[in-house]
Amino acid sequence: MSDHHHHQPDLAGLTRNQSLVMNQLACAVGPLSAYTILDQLRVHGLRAPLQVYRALDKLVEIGMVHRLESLNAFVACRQPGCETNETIAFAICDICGHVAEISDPKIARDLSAIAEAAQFVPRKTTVELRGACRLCQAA
Amino acid sequence: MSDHHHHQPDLAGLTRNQSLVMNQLACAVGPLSAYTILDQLRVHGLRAPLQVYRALDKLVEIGMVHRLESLNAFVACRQPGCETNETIAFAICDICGHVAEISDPKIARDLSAIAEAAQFVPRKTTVELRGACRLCQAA
DNA sequence: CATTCTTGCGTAACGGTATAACGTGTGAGA
DNA sequence: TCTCACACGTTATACCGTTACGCAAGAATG
Repeated sequence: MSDHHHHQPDLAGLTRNQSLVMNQLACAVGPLSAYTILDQLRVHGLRAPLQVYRALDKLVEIGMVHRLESLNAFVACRQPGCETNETIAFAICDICGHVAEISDPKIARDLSAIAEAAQFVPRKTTVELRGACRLCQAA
Repeated sequence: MSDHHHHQPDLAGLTRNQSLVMNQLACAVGPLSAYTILDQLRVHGLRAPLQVYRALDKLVEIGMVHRLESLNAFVACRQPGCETNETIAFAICDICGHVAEISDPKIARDLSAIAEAAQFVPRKTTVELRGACRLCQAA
């Protein structure tokens, strides 16, 4: 086995690079930057940022990964059927780095209403809370 | 006049660099990146990114400027008493670049409720809609 | 089979975004 | 006078992301 010239789509049709990146994100406890992922995957042969960015683009597109705009970093999606959830909010702890994924229909509804009132057609929505998580408030 | 060695806080206690940056943002039709601002202010003697970033930090802190996380850019605040408005949403047109500033108490309330439910203490909240504005939908 | 299209890959070079680590100057207040 | 806080200026560097190439493999088609 391990014919390293052939694609090995171990996860639902992902290419080699895509599954390498996906694995790093899935195993990580928090968000990772593209360059951190690159460094972790050098041992697997990745050399250039573009290899990571292309994989990330695809993973974000199919909903397996989220981009955190306020962090310039990426997290694996933790929700079961994430593709279906349109709007997701993130609670990002600035102290421990923990990220909670929150899917609340009320937010989605309100944002849709606001957009409609302004006759604005949203393509992508970003909702990120930066602050202190429950466990870090003791400090 | 024009003693260029002294601070000239022409706007409510702003320093020279801060008011230079503020003026660029106030005159711009859309968001500006820090480096765009720097280029525009070279004629006024600014040379290094840090001069702009420090001014931006302060202006954001006092609520005269907003940072658009999904764009890595900055806009002047268009609301009258912006400091008081905790949560502001932005509708950013990906076609014409127009940015609408939306202050809706419902969103603010929902986000607060969500945070409280998760025992999360928010410090800063980002809500950005990317899409097509009313005028650009014709295309 | 030959052709074309599409998709992913690999590399090099580059451009855009942001901060670290110095040191200087000035005004407020002990 | 002596700090202390704050803004400033400079250099260098780190971090984030894309452009522009060309190659390879599989699917679709004639």
